[in-house]
Amino acid sequence: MDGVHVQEENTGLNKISTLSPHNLDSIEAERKRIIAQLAFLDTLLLKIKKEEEERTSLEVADHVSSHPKTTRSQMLSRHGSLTLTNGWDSKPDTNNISSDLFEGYCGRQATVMKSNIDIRCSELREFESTTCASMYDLLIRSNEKMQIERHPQMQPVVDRTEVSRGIEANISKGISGLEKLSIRELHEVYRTTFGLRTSAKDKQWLIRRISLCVGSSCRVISTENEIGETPPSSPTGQVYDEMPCHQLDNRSTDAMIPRLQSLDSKFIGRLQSSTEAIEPYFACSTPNSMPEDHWIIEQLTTGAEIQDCGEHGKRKRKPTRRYIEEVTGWSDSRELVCKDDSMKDEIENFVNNSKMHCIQCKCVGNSKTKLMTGHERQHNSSKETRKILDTAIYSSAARSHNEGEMNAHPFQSTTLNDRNAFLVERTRFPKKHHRPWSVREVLKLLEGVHHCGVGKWADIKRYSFPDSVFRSSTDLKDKWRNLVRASNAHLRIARQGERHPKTSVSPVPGAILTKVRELLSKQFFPENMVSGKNNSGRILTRHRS
DNA sequence: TTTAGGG
DNA sequence: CCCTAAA
Repeated sequence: MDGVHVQEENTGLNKISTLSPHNLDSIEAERKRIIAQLAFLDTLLLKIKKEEEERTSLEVADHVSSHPKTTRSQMLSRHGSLTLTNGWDSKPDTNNISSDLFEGYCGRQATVMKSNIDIRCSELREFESTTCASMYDLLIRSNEKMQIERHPQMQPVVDRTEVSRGIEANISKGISGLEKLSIRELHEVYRTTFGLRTSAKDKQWLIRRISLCVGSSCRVISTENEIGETPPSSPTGQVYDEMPCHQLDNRSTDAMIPRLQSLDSKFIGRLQSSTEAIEPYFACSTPNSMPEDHWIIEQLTTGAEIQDCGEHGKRKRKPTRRYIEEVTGWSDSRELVCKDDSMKDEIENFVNNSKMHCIQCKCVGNSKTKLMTGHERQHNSSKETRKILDTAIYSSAARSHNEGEMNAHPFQSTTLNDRNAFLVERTRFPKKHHRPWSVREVLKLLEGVHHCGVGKWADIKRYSFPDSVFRSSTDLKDKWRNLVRASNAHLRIARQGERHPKTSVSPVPGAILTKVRELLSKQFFPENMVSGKNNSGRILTRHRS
């Protein structure tokens, strides 16, 4: 509460009303932050209750853990609730992929889950007793003493009846509470706070973002968003839709799910049986004491990435500049001003040669304004980008008008009212956020390759990732290349009996690598495919050999 | 427009 | 993931 001196006596309320606007601002900011954290705490408390229920029900289930009637959806929902994952807990039943694989391990899963729940419950209780109480208390005081209206959209989240714990308030205590959380739990906090999922692995970054409760840079859209996820909601059912960036990708992509279900059983069967064939390798490459198949399920249910996992399946990658760029927005920009049409060539030269993208421009010829924002960039294919790059000119009159605010509103539209002066501004797009591939996605990719053939990336994109903003055909190609590399490395390891020191341990499930090799065999290449007719248009089927 | 391959 | 030559 720096800069704000709230008196603890009962005169505090009067003092507040005399504070300067600046102080009120900081109070307001503080208040918002606390409310956001409260939202998380609400969720957490709910989860604790839920998990205790799960636990008691699992005690029964444990005795009949191998009972065939334990359905996969039950297991999924239990699993989802206990791990605080960014996974599919909201829609477990629509994901029928690898269901065979799943059924076999329900028993073991139940045992593991039970112990996990025990651990999780005690962690949460501890968190609740320390951090929660202090933050609730702080909220009471900030609300009651300052008498500032709550943010309307947040209101349903803050249940005053829940706010009943009276412990000395201390913000820093709250932050240190965040420090204690795992990355996964921080993801949950992030999701609750901003209404967005994130895959960021930088703990400090997450803590900073959450504690500041700043929504200025909310381009963190997790891969999982595309998997038909319902909008994140608070425990009270209130949907967090105040973030403008929600508009980026909130249309339902449920259409994709049926495609996954169409993954033919033969394929799944092979995936399953091939698992055992290369067990020795995975005995050392999968997390300790976790059978590979179990591990796959873990990945499937948590939506975790399969690449760059080190020991114990945790990612070791250190934060990159991308996270920083995400916070700071555009990485850099250049501009060029000219006085008349004669410099048009120079402008175009500038536009075409600087290795940046234009984000705002005015076409002089037809005076058509085209405005591109960071969000549009996610949607736009490179073709549109390039079109814009060709004529990136807009009025400098508008610029001089907005001179001071240029940085504050870099995307503001301008009008062409001075035809004799032009400004060209090129700004590099921020890099895409790193989005690790989930096993689910890899399976979709494999299905696509199986269906369309190796190298038909555009087709595969249309077939397997039709609505995914984040996986372009080039991304698919890149991922496939990595899978092939992993597959080759895997073969070498198997042959030599021990892995090359330089070769990183690939945590990619062996079943997937086996499938990659199968697809690599020439029968899955386009030249060996023959086109067939189908309602859905261009469908390639395999030659029979 | 799409693919392949280097960075 | 980005960038680009080449098809």
